[in-house]
Amino acid sequence: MGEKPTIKEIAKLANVSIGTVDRVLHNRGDVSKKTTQLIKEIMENLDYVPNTFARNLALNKSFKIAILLPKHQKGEYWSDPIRGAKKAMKDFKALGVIVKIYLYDQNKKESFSKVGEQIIKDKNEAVLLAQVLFDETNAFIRKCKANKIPFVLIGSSHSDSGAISYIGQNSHQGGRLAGELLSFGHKVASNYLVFNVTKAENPNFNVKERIEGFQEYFENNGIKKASIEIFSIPQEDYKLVEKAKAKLNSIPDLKGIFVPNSKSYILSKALSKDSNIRIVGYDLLEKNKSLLQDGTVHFLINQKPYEQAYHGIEYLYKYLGMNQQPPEIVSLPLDIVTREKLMYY
Amino acid sequence: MGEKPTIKEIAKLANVSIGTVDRVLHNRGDVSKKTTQLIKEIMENLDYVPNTFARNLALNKSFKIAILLPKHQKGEYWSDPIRGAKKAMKDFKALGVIVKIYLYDQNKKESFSKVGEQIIKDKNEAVLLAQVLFDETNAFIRKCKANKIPFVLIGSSHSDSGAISYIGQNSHQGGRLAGELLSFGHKVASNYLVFNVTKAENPNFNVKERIEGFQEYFENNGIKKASIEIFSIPQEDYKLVEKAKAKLNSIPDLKGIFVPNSKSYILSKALSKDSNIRIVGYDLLEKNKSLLQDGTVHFLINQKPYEQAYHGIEYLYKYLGMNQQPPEIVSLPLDIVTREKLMYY
DNA sequence: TCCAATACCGTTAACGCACACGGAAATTCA
DNA sequence: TGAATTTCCGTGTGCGTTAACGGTATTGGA
Repeated sequence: MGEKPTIKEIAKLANVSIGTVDRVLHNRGDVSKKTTQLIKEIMENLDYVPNTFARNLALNKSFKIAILLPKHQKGEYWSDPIRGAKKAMKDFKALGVIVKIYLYDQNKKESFSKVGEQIIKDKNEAVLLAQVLFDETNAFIRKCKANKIPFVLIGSSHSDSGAISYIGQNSHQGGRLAGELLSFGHKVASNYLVFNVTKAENPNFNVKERIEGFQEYFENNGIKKASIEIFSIPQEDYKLVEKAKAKLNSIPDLKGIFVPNSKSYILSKALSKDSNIRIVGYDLLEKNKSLLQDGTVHFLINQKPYEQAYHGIEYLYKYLGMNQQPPEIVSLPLDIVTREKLMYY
Repeated sequence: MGEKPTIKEIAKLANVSIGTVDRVLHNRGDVSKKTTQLIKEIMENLDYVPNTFARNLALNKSFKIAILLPKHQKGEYWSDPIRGAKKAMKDFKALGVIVKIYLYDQNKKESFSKVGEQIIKDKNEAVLLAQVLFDETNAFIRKCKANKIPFVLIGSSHSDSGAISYIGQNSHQGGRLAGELLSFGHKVASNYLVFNVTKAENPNFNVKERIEGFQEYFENNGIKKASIEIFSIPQEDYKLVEKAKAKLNSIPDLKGIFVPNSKSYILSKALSKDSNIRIVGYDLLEKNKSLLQDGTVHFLINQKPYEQAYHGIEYLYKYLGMNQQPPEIVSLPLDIVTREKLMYY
């Protein structure tokens, strides 16, 4: 009894051939109303579900998925999502998923466009990408939509551009968490600094939201007397370290610093050796991990780029191959990394 | 070219029939060393992966997997792995996986044996379980081995009983992490307490290791002057709260408490209202989450029981259905939960 | 030398479904 | 009434893999 009903059995019960059953199954017409009705009833009664294996084998499709990310060095941020994508590649290969990785030069916008073109040309059926170059990405997204190519955005949570899914972290909540960690155990009013190294050309929405969340945390928790200063400086500033040092020295009794992006390693250059300032940063770059290890930085918030890419591909496959609509916004949990947790990464 | 290689193509390249390729694929013998070698090389080069759909269709099997856990109330620890198992059930149903959940009464050892018998009787082909009742579990495991039923152990990392995989957390490292979190920002020598509510009948190895890791952390980090007291008391002690209160009062300037299991909510009963003691506990029970929320407890280490069960079933399926050997020991990352992270759970 | 055992290998029928093709019956039109 | 449609349905092939079955050399023993 536990056996699963097949098309053949249904055909027998309805006194028709499997072809007819197949036709009503996909309402492909050419079946009289009476038999359609009969077959549908039988399927209902037997609780028929098509065998996924047979179905996919017969369809014998393969899905070309592109992943579009910036070129990078080993140990940099983008190597993690690449790892995740490769793992997904391996895991889903047997299911007919073909993942191809396209890299562009972050500093050459025309490089992005060129690679984007290539993705369309190569007849990829879906794309996973991160919105690093804002305008260029939007242009590319428009092309995807025109070609009916579904895409997933990782690292952001703005649900406006028509992606089938946005996979990222709640930046606002990340800022709040940073506030909690920075102020943990501090009973009295203290001075905190947000150290924000910006990229002149690419304003980052996530960073903005993290800072807002950070501020909100202190407001909501009655630590109003805490003073929070925000220090923003473009990464290109050739006097960056110098200016940063000056800033640090200008704040009396500085208790903690929040680095709302991956630039903790830049801040560290401006830090005095024996500084006793508590630091919360973002992203597990190799350089940042070293800082955790030697105690300069105390907490890093991990965006889980590996998981972002992995799940992104998983969702795209399920969308293409199994007609499954993924959640529109996927908020990965904030992952707090300390020195003692470092061994896992 | 981007197309996936099939057995047929490999056969053609090796100048043999698909039967031969299949034989080396499943090392079923009856193939000369030379051709075996050749075929393996070709498969390697083409990066061949058997088509899951075709494979499962041909095998036309379904896999009955049992999951054996203690009975529990909503909000208790064991409801999480059950959730994970149910998710896996849903995800893998289309692949022919049938998961059945068996619950036993933790306090009646004969209940465990009875349910265990049932699992064997029901012809389950694999089992996922946690070693809660030590001896009884060992007995059951012996039966599994006798019946050649593969099993996965969750929540422990002792690789001795022949499970195909142990999925859990590194308890030692968890203790170290607790030490790091408890002492974070404390520059001077302080007094700490380990609050260990035990279950008389079931000594827990994980707890033991956590405490060892906790102590080690302080030793390794030159915080030797820190005094660490370990207070163990059976949960059944009817004067528990009273005794705990006395203990807390007996320690001058107590800075932090480590609860190496899920019993933070018991400790909280012995705490004075306005206590200013830092607390690190384990496990996201509803009661413990409340304590995080109201600021009584500051960090909870999450064992990820949901993920443990989910991956356990995933591994069992891959083992049964795809001949994939899972890692013998899977150490899930330690997950630090704070109030600001609570919204994710 | 002949036969049997062995080592290797090819062929083939499933598995359940999708879909193209063609064919018979019923209907319409001239 | 005969031909042309239209409606409805059955047959057959293929998807990639599994595994049983059988076949041909090759080797060894008497």
